[in-house]
Amino acid sequence: MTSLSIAEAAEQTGLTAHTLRYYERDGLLLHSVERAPSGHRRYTDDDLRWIQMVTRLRATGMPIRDVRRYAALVRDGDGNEAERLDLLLAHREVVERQLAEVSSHLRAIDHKIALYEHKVAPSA
Amino acid sequence: MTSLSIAEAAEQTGLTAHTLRYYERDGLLLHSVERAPSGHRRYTDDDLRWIQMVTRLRATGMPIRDVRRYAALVRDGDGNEAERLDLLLAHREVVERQLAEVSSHLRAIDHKIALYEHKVAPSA
DNA sequence: CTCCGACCTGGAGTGCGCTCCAAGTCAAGC
DNA sequence: GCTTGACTTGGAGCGCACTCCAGGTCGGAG
Repeated sequence: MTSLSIAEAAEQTGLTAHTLRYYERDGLLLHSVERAPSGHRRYTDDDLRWIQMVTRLRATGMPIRDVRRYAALVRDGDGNEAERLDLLLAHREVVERQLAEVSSHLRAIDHKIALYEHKVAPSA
Repeated sequence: MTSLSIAEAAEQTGLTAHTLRYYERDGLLLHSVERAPSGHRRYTDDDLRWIQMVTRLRATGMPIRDVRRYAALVRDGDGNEAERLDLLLAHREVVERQLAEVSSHLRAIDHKIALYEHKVAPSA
């Protein structure tokens, strides 16, 4: 069980140290990160795994507030799995609708690109 | 050639009247929208078509500042097609990378969902 | 003993993209 | 002539998600 400084955790997760502190303050983590005797944070593998999940949720556009709700559910322990599932399913819906929308807009933009390619290098 | 009030244009484009004014102020349109004698804006079909393109760029995550650059290029007229193409191609790259990233994160979330589905309704 | 660098905190600041407000104008209906 | 409602403007305000700052602590090296 390695335990990492905030700088190392930042590197591992791709977040900044600032953001790691901010997530903790804002209740996105399952609990306060452990401290070394010096007061410095020490991130465990479990911390990193959870932060990766948070990162996935954020990267797919889940608002901080919803991540916080999800974290609260997980923190509360067994018994609310159905609620967590609902939350994730609802998020999945949103993400898929958004993926479809972006893809469709991208196809339209591609069409425009094709026009410009024709214009810039005509018949060649 | 119909010409629409800002409320009608808002409905057509899915934007709010506020946003339409904001886009115009911020240089995202090709030129100032025409006015009725009363001073009220009148949107032409061309305006709506351009606004739809802006909407596509925005919906795929292009920052306002880049939309403004693109609008400026189009406004400047013929001769900079290669530059417009570059801008659109660069944007396309970004969007595709982002689509891939979101999809990949979504697959991981789906995995988590499957686990919860198993837990909530164990073996059917 | 001093310095350095990594970390700590509460709180302020930033950038983005809207979103709204107050006060005013205009045309139409009563 | 008065009211109503859709619009106008410049500028302020907001929500989000960080991002940074000032001032302080701590442990180790020289």
